[in-house]
Amino acid sequence: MPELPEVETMRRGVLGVVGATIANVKRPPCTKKPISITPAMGTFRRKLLGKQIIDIARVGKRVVLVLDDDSRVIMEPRMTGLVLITDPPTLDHLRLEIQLENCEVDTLLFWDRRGLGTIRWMSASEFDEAFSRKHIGPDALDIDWKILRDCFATSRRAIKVALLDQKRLAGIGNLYAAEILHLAKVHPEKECDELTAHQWKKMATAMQQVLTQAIRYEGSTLGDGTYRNALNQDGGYQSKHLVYAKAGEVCGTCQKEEVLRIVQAQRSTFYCPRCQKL
DNA sequence: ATTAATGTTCAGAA
DNA sequence: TTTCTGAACATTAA
Repeated sequence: MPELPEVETMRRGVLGVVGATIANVKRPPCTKKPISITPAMGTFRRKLLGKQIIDIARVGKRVVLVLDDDSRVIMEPRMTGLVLITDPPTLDHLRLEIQLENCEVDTLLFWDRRGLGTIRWMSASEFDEAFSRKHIGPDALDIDWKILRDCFATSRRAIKVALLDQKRLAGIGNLYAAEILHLAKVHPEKECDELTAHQWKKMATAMQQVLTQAIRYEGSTLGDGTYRNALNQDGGYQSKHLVYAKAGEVCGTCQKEEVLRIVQAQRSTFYCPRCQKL
């Protein structure tokens, strides 16, 4: 679930570690298969030890620690990862512990139930190359309708599928794609190259509105309760969802038609057939 | 007891 | 070049 609003909430939640010095780095006892940390733990640890954290950034769905030698630690939650500064949901899924000094916060944690998340250290130049426009699109929080159109207008895929392509636009995932399309009244199977300028304008407005509201509510905690903020508290935006995971329920917008679930690119898509016509 | 589904990303194939 | 498929892993529901 961690999509742009959840990852931005994590970022804001750990801003208190800016200024801290890294005193120790270790993998806590964890019965699960270890997550991917690169370079290998010994080197990773040496790269971090003694460095000061001078900023926390976000790149798409990743939290990035900026160190005082301009190198970066990229924490990628993928499906179930969390960046925390308090006690984690379980000890069994605690994947990395970064101990801090000269700071009110004494530990930065990476917790991940499924373990698909990754953590990478990169030099400044490696980071610049890995996250250049060649590999990742502009941030979804920072676009106007023309930029949005230019991200997708050449594609012949369904708009819902294309919205998940981080090379075109960074930050949107399965949940927010559904909510944004609903608010913009665009059918998820509409081909990108068939959207009108009017529809791109509505998409840009809906995207801005959904993402900023979701950040304000600190993200969406779904039924399984996996996502939490940096203090291990639930998000609140799930109560604002209009279509996501609501198949069979009456559409909250038109109050007439039932929300449908279809499968696109092996993922669930939810939409209202009355509000969102092809 | 199997099997399917779950928010994401990437390599490799079509 | 673009797009699709399957795999990485753990847990829950059917």
